[in-house]
Amino acid sequence: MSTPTGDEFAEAVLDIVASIPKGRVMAYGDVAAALGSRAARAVGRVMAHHGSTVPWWRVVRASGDPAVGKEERALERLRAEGTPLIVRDGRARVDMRTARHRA
DNA sequence: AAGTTGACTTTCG
DNA sequence: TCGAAAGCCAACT
Repeated sequence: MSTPTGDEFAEAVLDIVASIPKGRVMAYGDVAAALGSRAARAVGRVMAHHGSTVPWWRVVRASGDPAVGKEERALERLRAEGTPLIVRDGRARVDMRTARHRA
């Protein structure tokens, strides 16, 4: 097959994000690692364009904080999903100790 | 073709 | 705990 449209990377990212079980989350770097790459930023870019087609709220930063500009929406979704959250310094974030999903 | 940007990560101070 | 800098990959200009 020789028609790499370039969406190959995006498709892979979306596939992995869609495979994240409910109540769990993955960091951008973890998704990239699952692809065999370190393109955490590229993953974020894909999510910004196609994120609406996948449970984007299950993808958070390595620090446990949700994506920038969508923190409120993400936390609301995560809490509704039963994702283990933790409050630190008055800031709610995902408890990566237990919520981090392994591909 | 080269430089900039981005829903990132990690290390140092 | 916070801030800044370097490293990383893909897309856009």
